[in-house]
Amino acid sequence: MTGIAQRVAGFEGQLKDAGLRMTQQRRLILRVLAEADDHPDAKGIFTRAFALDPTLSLSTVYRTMKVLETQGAIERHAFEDGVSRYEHADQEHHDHLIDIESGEVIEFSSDAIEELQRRIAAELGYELVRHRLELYGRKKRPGVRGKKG
Amino acid sequence: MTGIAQRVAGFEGQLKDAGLRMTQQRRLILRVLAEADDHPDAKGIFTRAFALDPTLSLSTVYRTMKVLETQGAIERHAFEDGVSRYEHADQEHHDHLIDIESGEVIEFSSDAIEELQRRIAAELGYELVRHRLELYGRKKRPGVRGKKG
DNA sequence: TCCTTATTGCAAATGTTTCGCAACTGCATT
DNA sequence: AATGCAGTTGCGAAACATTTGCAATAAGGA
Repeated sequence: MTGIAQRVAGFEGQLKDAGLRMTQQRRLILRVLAEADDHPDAKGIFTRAFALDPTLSLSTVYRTMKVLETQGAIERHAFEDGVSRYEHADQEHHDHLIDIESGEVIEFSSDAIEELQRRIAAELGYELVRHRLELYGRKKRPGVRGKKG
Repeated sequence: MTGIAQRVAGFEGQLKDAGLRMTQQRRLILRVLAEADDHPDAKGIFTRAFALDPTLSLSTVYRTMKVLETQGAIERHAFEDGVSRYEHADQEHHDHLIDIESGEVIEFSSDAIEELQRRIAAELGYELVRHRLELYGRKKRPGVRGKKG
């Protein structure tokens, strides 16, 4: 029910409209991205794709990510570790919570926080264009309640 | 009223307590940082400091920033452009709004947003350790009201 | 099938930050 | 004031992630 094939086909049309070509490499990278449910970096994408087609190069991954980002097909994030991580952009906006122990990335969204940000920007005389919000936290142990032990 | 000299002296004691030394270079960099009211990157700090002492090296700036960060004397941020930017940490916590046209960085703080973040993390089963919040916005023209023209 | 041109792989170049190492310098102690 | 041990520095080279020049290749419309 993931619709990977459709998604890839969708991108194909999108690329065509922009005068770009749907190459084997792009198809491959698109497939890897569609199958990913995490936030891989360029090397991670390369590794996965390379396993399916060892003629692929890392440069092409970078170039493709740039094209896809321009097309709005993916989103790029840079968390604390500094490297660019990617995710497909077919879901609604969300922010990220990063488990500082495992590195796991959890997605969340909050209308309240979006609204609050907009208001804060407005109070400073700005129109909010975009934002970056990352929460870094530690998993609470199940038995522990709010305060004290 | 800035108290740069006192601040530098304060760091001196702090360093001493950690078994570190107050060198000419550190004094210089500290002074540059204290005088900065923006968020310079390593090269920017180096440039300003180099003007006062051309024997300083960029490596030393990087090393010093690491020491100071460990000591909690400064904070490091990485905005969208990827490079590390620094600011002295003698003020209370705040987040940043970046003017996407001028690159200017405006500081702000909001208890409401802090609290909201804590609550969101808690709802996901996490204890919030730290966060990164950057707003990217465009300056509103003075005459424009809330909605429409 | 042919042609134009976008795209690729490769290696070299970037830009930022780190590191090895020998020379140097705080600074606590004589 | 002189001494000695470590912490520090400057320099160049290395480590990284990412970008780019270029000649070869391959989409995909004619």
